Amino acid sequence: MATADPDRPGFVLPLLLLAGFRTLIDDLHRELARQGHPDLRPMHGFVFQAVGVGGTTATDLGQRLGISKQAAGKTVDRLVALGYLERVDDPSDARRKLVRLTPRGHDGLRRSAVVFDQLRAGWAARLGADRVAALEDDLRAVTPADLFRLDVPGWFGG
Amino acid sequence: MATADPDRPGFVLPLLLLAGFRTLIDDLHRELARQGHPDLRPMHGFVFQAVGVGGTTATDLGQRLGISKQAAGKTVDRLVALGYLERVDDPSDARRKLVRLTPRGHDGLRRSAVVFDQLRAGWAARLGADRVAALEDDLRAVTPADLFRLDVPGWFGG
DNA sequence: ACTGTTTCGACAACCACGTTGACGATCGTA
DNA sequence: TACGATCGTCAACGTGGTTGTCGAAACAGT
Repeated sequence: MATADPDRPGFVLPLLLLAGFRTLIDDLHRELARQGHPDLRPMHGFVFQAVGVGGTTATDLGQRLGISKQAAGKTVDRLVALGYLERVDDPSDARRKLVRLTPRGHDGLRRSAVVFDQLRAGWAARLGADRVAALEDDLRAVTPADLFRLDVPGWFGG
Repeated sequence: MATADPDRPGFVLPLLLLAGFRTLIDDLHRELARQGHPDLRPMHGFVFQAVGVGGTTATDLGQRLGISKQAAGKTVDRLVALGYLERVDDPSDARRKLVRLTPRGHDGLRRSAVVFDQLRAGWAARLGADRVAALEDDLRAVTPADLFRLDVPGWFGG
């Protein structure tokens, strides 16, 4: 019941996970800023992924991201103001408004994917590809699969 | 330069890191709420660690957490209002106000450490202790050591 | 001893991101 | 046609951050 190892108290694990996430996100946005997207913020990339090439609605976006439809709507507002998303009326349902990537949004999404791949490759170069894959497998094993609705069509451009 | 493996695009790595972090934090606070601390929020545990048993000041707290002194001050305000921290005048410097854990704060800190250890033990039971240790080693290797000032005295009760 | 610089905590204004609750408009159906 | 569910939006609020300013206190140099 006591700490298994005094040099590895339990709370360094969440700290390291957060540090790993923040490192990737900070590197991503440093690079995106260099590539003409200085106003993109952490999590906007995830929104782009969730919107996907086919577009979505605010309510659906909220469900995919695990947040309320109001919060999703406000995030869409900001990205519309920045020129990354646009709202168009759904011809088949006057209540709905489709949220779609603008050309600038597509550019940001594509660049995000490339940079993330490069960052992962950097980790693989430092740790070994097998260690990175093992890290992902282990994390998959201890996290709920639907925490970020990874299985929802729309992620991965599916 | 292309994705090494179509089933592992680069952006699942940050997603998994975030999911791992959120899983631990959510589990922690679910358990802390059961143990009489329902108003503790994500990151309060980190603040407790940063304050430490010896206490600190708002400015120093901000430096340890990597945020502005004003943000640290506001967080202290909230935790004072909740009864977890207290401010006392520094007799040797009238400008400074020492921030210290109250008995309730000490209780929260102790319980957080215990629960985090239990959660880490749960991961070790599922993945194997060696995999968890490898995961931590790998993350240490790819994250800047000072991202959360892990070396600052005060963390780890040091 | 006085003066100028630095540091500390606080205040104000602001922004990003999230929450609930309500509500009008629209859709689908009994 | 009337009713219930759904969509987007508005309002109010909470939390966790930011920058800028400022008075009070400490410190260093002349």
